[in-house]
Amino acid sequence: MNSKKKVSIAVVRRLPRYYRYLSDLLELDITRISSKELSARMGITASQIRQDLNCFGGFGQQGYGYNVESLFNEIGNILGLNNKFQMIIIGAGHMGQALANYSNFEKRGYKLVGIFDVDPGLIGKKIKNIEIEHYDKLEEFVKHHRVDVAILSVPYDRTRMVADKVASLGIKGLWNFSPMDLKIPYDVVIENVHLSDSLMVLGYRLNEKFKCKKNK
Amino acid sequence: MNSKKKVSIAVVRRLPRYYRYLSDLLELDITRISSKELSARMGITASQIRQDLNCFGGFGQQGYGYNVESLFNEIGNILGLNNKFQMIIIGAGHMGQALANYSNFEKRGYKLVGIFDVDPGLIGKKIKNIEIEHYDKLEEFVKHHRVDVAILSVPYDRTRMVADKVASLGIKGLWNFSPMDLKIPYDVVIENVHLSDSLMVLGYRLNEKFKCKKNK
DNA sequence: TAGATTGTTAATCGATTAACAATC
DNA sequence: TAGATTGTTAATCGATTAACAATC
Repeated sequence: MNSKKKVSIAVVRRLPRYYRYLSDLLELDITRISSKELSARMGITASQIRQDLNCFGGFGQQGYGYNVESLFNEIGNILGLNNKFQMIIIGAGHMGQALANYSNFEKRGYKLVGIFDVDPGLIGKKIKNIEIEHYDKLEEFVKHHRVDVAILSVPYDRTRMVADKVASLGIKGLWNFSPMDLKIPYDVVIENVHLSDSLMVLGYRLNEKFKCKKNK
Repeated sequence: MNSKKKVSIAVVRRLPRYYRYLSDLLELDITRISSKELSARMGITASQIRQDLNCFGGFGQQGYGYNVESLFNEIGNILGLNNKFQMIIIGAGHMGQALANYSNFEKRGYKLVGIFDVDPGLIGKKIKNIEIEHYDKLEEFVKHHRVDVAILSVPYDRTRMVADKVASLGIKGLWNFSPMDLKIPYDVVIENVHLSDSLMVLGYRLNEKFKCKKNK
């Protein structure tokens, strides 16, 4: 059932993965699937699948398995894809612009409503029909628009300041692309995308797997 | 000591974080730190820090703690930041270009040596002094250059094909930006950056934290 | 030396897996 | 009904935390 006790973050981080596999199954016109079949596809145990899903409800049926479409929808709901979080991007450098052009926000429950930067060369430029505004206008903007989430793609040394500002304006979610762990004295949900961490881990794993030292 | 037994991935994924905090300490001209002090800064237990580090060696000194600079260097070594992995980008769309412009590859042990795409409008364009080449030229390119790692930033429906191609050419590392779990019949290390998964988890956590339902 | 702090072993906690009664 | 497969409890495994002897 629903809110018995807190679902562990490990489980939550697997949800998008289930969602993707179910989406694939839908594409393949597969209407039902057992935890066993799904486990074979995903390379995890059937036990784990059943345990994970049962954190949120009994979506299956004994002797039958799970209806793909309905499970897909359930997980979508759990992930809040039907939400319409209003989102802004702060920092319209290469990464900020790439994210602005990212087309799947809507499908994930987000709507891009503003882009901010400090570079005069960028102000006024339109991406996805949204004009880049000066960072100075952020506070004014937030007064007139609901903003739920901010994407942080500013240079390293501005991150802390911008994050504090954003949080102080009451924005509740931060998608942080800076290689920095934010500590914020407000009640904010922070999701980090530490690209360079990921790259370093890749390096470690490569060295580990192919121990026979490369010539540098 | 070194290769007693396999270090768990959980530990490895914390290494870049240690590395960042040590880098900060260096900036602050702090020369020594105890696991206790570091634990306070990082918000993890001192036990965990000592356990983690001791997977790789005894870097500390009883009664003293750890020398910041030397620990920083040790972790850098473990993460292979002194490697010179040669890397290519496949898919020079918004994300691919943003990554090409990412400046910290060198510091992480990587060197960008090629960019490939299929869009005629992009071929010949230079980013960071590297000319975008047609994807058809990839095979030829790999014959003449060592390529250790490929960044995959191609559209969803091309991912599988490109990944197989890349792996068949003997490229050993994949940094995958597609929202897809790759299964490859070769010996390849894959590090996934599932941005949209991260965004969905952010949505979940926001809903969870601020249960008082938003008006959609 | 006395105090501090590590490296490491032991205890605890949480997450994953196995097992099986319930039931479609 | 018989077979299949869930939901859920119990067992196992691994990761985190605590404790402390070793030692700088």
